[in-house]
Amino acid sequence: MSSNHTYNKKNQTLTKNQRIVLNLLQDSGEPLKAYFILDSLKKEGLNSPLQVYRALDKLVELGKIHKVESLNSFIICNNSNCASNTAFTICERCGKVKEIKNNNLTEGVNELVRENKLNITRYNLEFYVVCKSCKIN
Amino acid sequence: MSSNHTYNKKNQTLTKNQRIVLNLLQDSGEPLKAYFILDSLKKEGLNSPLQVYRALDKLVELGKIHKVESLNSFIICNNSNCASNTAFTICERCGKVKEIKNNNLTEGVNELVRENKLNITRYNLEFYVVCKSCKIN
DNA sequence: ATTACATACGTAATATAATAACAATATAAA
DNA sequence: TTTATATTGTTATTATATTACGTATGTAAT
Repeated sequence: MSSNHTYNKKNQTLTKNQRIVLNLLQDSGEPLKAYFILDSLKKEGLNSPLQVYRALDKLVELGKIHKVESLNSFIICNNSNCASNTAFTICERCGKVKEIKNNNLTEGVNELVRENKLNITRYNLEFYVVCKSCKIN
Repeated sequence: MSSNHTYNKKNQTLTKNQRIVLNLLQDSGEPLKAYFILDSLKKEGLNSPLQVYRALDKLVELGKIHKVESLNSFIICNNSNCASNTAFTICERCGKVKEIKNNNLTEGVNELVRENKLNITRYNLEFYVVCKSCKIN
């Protein structure tokens, strides 16, 4: 697909460190902590925290990943149009994090922002939930 | 230790450490960091980070203060009915934080949550803005 | 009063998160 | 090619947060 092609092309401009960090987050799909990333990528040549943080900073800046503030963790962005606005659900029991793609919700938030004349540059929304599988058990 | 000073009535059930931490946050009105709180209260007998974090944890639990996640800071709650739901504006330039009291916004968020059938237990919303005084300058 | 329990305390040590400083190297643009 | 910009690797340091361990205190049940 063309989105794949675009995606690959975008990744080509990344440096080695940025790429291996992004790949790890991509493969995981879960929020990962910086020092876990460091440990996981020692084999690939990452030796120091700073190397990880620099890569993470850049990837956040590019909008390829997000920081989940209340978890001090980083997660792959799987939302094509979120810019730097983020909205997550975080399960209070199992810790599972999902990026909210629900257009209804995000559009609603945008509307609230407009209505209230808040001079917003970006936002970070964290909704704590009990996820379906946790609710059953 | 029954000879204590006179304290706010609603603070009476708090322990000494909890009370002095709350008072500091109350007087400040700004978000404060744990280690700043520690430094500020050395005179009052706080010696270790853990004493601060324990007090902070309890105060958060009681809903008397909030953690501003993306700032690693704590701020007095000046909203009578927010429970553990929080919404802040954070100025990107000067760092000033305000708790959003706007009922229109919070009610709107609650409605969005209901509409989208999100099984939410609580939420933390951080809106980054450029505040009025920063916008002028 | 004694026991059991929960909560809070104090201190020390450790873990995790993030930044500073500096020299070297690659990359892109003029 | 020269210049400017971004990135790298490394070491050291600072900032933020938790764990471990033992003690004390208040409360409720026995």
